[in-house]
Amino acid sequence: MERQNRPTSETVSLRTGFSKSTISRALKGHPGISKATRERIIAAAREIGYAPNAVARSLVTKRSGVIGLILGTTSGPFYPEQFGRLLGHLTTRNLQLMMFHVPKGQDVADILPILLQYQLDGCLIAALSPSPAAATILARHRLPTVLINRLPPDDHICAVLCNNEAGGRQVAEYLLDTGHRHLAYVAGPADAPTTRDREAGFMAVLREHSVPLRLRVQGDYAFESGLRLADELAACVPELDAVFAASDIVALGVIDGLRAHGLEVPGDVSVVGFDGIHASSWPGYALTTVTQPAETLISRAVSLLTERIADPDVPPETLYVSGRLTIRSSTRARGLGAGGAS
Amino acid sequence: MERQNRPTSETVSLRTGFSKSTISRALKGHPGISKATRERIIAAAREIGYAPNAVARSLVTKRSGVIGLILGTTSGPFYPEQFGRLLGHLTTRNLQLMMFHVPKGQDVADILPILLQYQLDGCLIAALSPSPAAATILARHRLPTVLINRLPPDDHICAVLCNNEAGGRQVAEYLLDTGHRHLAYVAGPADAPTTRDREAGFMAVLREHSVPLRLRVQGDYAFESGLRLADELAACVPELDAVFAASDIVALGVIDGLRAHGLEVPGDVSVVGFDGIHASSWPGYALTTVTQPAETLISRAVSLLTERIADPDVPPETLYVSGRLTIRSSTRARGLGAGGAS
DNA sequence: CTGAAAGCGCTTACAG
DNA sequence: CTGAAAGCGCTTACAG
Repeated sequence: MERQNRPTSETVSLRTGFSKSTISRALKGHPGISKATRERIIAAAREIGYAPNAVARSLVTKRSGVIGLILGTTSGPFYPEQFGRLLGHLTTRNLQLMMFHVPKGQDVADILPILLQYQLDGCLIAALSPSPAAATILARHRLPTVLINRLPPDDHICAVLCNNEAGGRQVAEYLLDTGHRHLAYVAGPADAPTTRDREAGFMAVLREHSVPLRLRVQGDYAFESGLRLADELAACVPELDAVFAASDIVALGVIDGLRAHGLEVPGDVSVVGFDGIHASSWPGYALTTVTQPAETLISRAVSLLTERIADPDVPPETLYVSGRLTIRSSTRARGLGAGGAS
Repeated sequence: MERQNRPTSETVSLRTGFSKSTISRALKGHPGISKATRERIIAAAREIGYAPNAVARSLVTKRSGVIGLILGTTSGPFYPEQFGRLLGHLTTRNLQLMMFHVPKGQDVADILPILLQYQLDGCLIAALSPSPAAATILARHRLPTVLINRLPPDDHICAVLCNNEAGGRQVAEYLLDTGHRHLAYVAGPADAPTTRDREAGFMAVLREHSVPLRLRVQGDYAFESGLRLADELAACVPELDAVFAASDIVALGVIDGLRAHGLEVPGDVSVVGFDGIHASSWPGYALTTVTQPAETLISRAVSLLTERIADPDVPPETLYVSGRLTIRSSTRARGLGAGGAS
């Protein structure tokens, strides 16, 4: 039962009498091999449980068939919820996934020395902006790279982004349309461009309608942060009728925090999030949110990557895909008329 | 800026005048190398950005430094919430993680032909029971393997499990102690041993106290499943005072479903879950649950694995770690006295 | 259609 | 303390 050494192409060669070259060609469906030979070899390989050693293959082909996923820490549930989908897209293309974490406070460049040893075919970066230095290293090693939800630091790198600014605009327009006039924004971590873009879109619409922002508070990507911030928000409620949080997970915390103060959502205040995580649809929250087009985001990212793996000279692209405003019952119309908004 | 070929040990050799052997030894801190030589080589390596090719190294050492994580589909949020922690433990040990998904209805054995090509040092299997056939293949290839939360199909494989049965017992004892007498169990997928063990412990205590189970319904690992099942549960509520669901995610769905029927949790019914996912602590649910000792589960799994990677002859172990009953406000005491329980 | 040979980039006995 | 050589298990021109 316990075999000491795994079979190699040599083993199959000895067993069938064909050379290692022929074994290799037969097994990968190379055209110039006779049907009889091919079948004989495939049968023998199956019998002894032979499969080519991917490490040896990578060394000669200089293709590992593995792509790296570089993830920032503590990004909330949105990215983890996409793992299965990502793995599915990669599997379809016979690609494997290797995971890398960038600890808080560190840069992509810090883990690159390790990552680069593994001769990956490409990499995906999510929830994290690589520094220009990291981008330079990536480019020098000609490693095809696609950012998810970040703008590339230089023009060697691809990106697929949810249109965060447009999403922020949609939220503002919707809130104004439904009669909200006293708005607060709960920002994400200061260094996250996503939250900045969402805010920029949101604020632009407020300015266009000459509606001032009543309150701006700063959170991160944790439920607890929303919970805490709700104290500040609750204190302003008489003069506040809607809160827009930069991410769903924080918005959910805000809702629970507001309720702890005896306030009703949406009775007293409307709350809107951004992302479309699973929990946003739970009846306990029924969060109105901008749903990121996760399927498109992931499938486009994989396509951009595989195109550049196939041909490194395909020029980099940056793709924007639009989020969709999903109206649930954490928001409700205020006042009588729409009062000036669009 | 664009370098055609990555530097190899040959490059460093040419630059420093030392042989590839010496380069290799110097860079990995081999003892018998003079200080001057070592420093010279390290400096040169840094200058040209040389790092050894892990693929070539793996081929000769027969150690890839990569472990595989095999995950079942649709297992709820518990495992995804542990990714960061797992990656942390592996990074500490200079190990990388490659991810594999087993599609619904398929067995571990189906993805093994692909996984085995990558010459992994070991693998972790979570949310999934490998078939005996899969275990046999793993053993034949002498691939150190640790199951998380599943009993091994044979005695070649290690496992770390939360003591699910003890957890189920704790829930039953707590519910009886607090005066509940009319209980329902919401099972997980029929093929998940975790739900069976939780149920076994729960039922054993009910039997010991001669308390019959009023209702048993069958769910899976999705929030929506709890939501739907709540219809059935709500219909029995006059005669039901507590519901134990096999997983938190389903318990949360049950709570929202019950509330949709105008029932109060815990006012009309208590609800208990199992797992200790993040959302169980959200004030909107404040779910009483058995918290799995995630940190211990993961760190022990990694230790068992690395021990067997270091020495394949260390005999397999199965470790149980206990969950902790976390009492929150989705449950409350019923009636007057404890009424016979304990 | 098939094989012998070279080579991918390392590591590691074996010598010295 | 250092180097020359062999070899890990493949693939791929190059021949025939």
